[in-house]
Amino acid sequence: MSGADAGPATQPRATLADVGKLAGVSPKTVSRVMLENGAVSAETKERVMAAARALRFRPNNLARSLRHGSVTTTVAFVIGDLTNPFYFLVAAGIERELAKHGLMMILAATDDDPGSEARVVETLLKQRVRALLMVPIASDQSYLEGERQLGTPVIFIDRPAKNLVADSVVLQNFEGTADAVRALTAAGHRRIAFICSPAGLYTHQQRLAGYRQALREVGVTDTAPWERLEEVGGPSAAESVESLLAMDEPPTAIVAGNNKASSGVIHALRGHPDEIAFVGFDDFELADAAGISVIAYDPAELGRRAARLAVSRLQDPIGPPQHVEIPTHLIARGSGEIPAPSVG
Amino acid sequence: MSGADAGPATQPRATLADVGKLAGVSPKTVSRVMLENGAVSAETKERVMAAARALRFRPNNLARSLRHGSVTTTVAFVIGDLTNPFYFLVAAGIERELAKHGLMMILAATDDDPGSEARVVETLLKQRVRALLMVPIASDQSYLEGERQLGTPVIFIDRPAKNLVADSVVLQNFEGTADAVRALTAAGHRRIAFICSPAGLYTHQQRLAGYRQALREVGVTDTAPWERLEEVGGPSAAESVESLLAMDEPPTAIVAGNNKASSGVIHALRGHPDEIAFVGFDDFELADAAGISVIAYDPAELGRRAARLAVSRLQDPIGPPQHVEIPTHLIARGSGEIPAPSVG
DNA sequence: CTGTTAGCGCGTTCAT
DNA sequence: ATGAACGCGCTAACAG
Repeated sequence: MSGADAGPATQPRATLADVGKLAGVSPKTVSRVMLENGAVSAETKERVMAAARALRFRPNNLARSLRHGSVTTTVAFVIGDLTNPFYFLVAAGIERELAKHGLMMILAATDDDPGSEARVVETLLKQRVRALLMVPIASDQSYLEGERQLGTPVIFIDRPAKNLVADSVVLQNFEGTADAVRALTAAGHRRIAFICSPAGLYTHQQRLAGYRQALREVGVTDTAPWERLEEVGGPSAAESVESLLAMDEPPTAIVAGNNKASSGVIHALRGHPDEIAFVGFDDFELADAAGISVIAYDPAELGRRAARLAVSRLQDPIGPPQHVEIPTHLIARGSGEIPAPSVG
Repeated sequence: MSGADAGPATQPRATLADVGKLAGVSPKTVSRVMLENGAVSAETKERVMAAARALRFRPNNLARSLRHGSVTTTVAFVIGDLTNPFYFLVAAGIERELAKHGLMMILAATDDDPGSEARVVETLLKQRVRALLMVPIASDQSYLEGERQLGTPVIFIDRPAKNLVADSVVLQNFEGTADAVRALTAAGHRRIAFICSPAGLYTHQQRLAGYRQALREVGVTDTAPWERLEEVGGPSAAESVESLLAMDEPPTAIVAGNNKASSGVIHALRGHPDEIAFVGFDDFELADAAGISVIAYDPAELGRRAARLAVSRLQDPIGPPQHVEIPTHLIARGSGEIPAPSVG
């Protein structure tokens, strides 16, 4: 009854020594064949290869890494919310860039819990990841100073580190919303609302600031009535829209500060087609078909640049911290080009 | 000039021995403190902890794993196209499920290149990943038989393995399209088109078969004229729609076989609102707002079940291969409920 | 309660 | 061209 479905019989894994024994050579010779470095006669090489195949030998990278000073080929990407399509496109960019350099990506999530960040990072560092790419969520990253001094590149993505001098790759958040609002004011809008998550996060602060700045440029200084910075979890963004529309002087345009807010606003505006101008932050699938104007950028580029930065740090760790900014740009698709109603 | 921006000074990492020396104990005692297993007096424990902190000691998991027979805590997920949001949601499900068991996910991409699959897998196995979860792309996975016998759980996701007896977690593809088509035939449709990628992949074969079956149930046996199985890369799906609409008797309904095809069809149908019924495969953000009916399922569940299967195999490797099916269900949002025009 | 010995699988150093 | 010895960092198995 030696069936294919009999389940695996935990047989031991072959080692260099096993292969050497079978081929009648020393382990070291097998090592030379595997690494293709030392000089080995063609004949013994062939014999070793045959033995390795017969034993299904597979070099143990753990041992190899340990021997090499625990230098691995894995890079960690620490992310808050895996289900956010934005981060996943970032991850795709990282993965592809790392692959070019023979590095693999290990993905870890903090579930947007600030308290778990350090714990997750600690676990990764014990695995001796070669570099650390992360979207920070905790309010302090100074705990990474020691690791940085040990030579591990640490790159922050989407948001800069707090209390730590480190490389970062972020978006042109300020310019993004500022440009969007400028386009709206140019079309005659003045009562422009901004819906976003609470401004605790760096990105949201920057986007809010850009919004305010652009309105200030046309003389609108009191933007508070138009700002909705509650926690947006789908329905609440819709509620924000309703409360805005119920105002005595409702806004004629709305800008969303992130993709979740956009989603909520789009739902809420279904009942009011072509009345309110709308621009979202973050592009999404079929936004073109839906005619939704957005502040867009290349999420994968965020990941690529971060990965590239990590790789360059590995080759040359010295140098001042670098701060890369990924450009954002307004894509006009209709919803953002609805003109302000003429004052009557 | 010992500045914070002077770059990392590659100082050596502290080891158990270093900590022991500083604390005046043997390495083994330090090990005991770290693992919290052996019995250590509270006093020496405190001294060791202090020394570890001072030296910024971090246990080396590589060495630990090696010592433990190269048993790691990382599980690999091999994926074709990282930029497909579907797979990312699967990855999210995997990550969360693995985290419950103290396992990390390492993500590798084959870029949908069948030739690179074995190479990528080989690299992962050298890292001694604890288990292998994969969306197969190559036409043969028999090369994994050896590893399976070595006790590494191998779980196939979305598509079953070829030439290998192994666990799998797939969707109810057949039932998905069959249900969608049945709903359409119930609404009077008979000329129903099916747009998908080439039927080479298991999923597409199944979905095509479900489509044909449901039409056969109402007496439509010659579905060939309505099948468009070209490579769909956005524009070409749109072209397929155009060619369908240009027929003498154009279809009154269209079913898409995957998310990319859906996207193309939706774009192409913008010029023909409310004329053609449409149902897509795979749900997507804002499909509800757009009123698009889809055959939906929980992508994360695909990942969760696969991860759970892997974990259970780790605990008990014995047993026949398991094949899990994740249910699909039709979500009616409007586009799929457009009735067939009355014959006149 | 603590230390010593030994070895996980591999590759570098030095011989032969 | 090949082999022997040693050690990477850690932890079972034994002492004591």
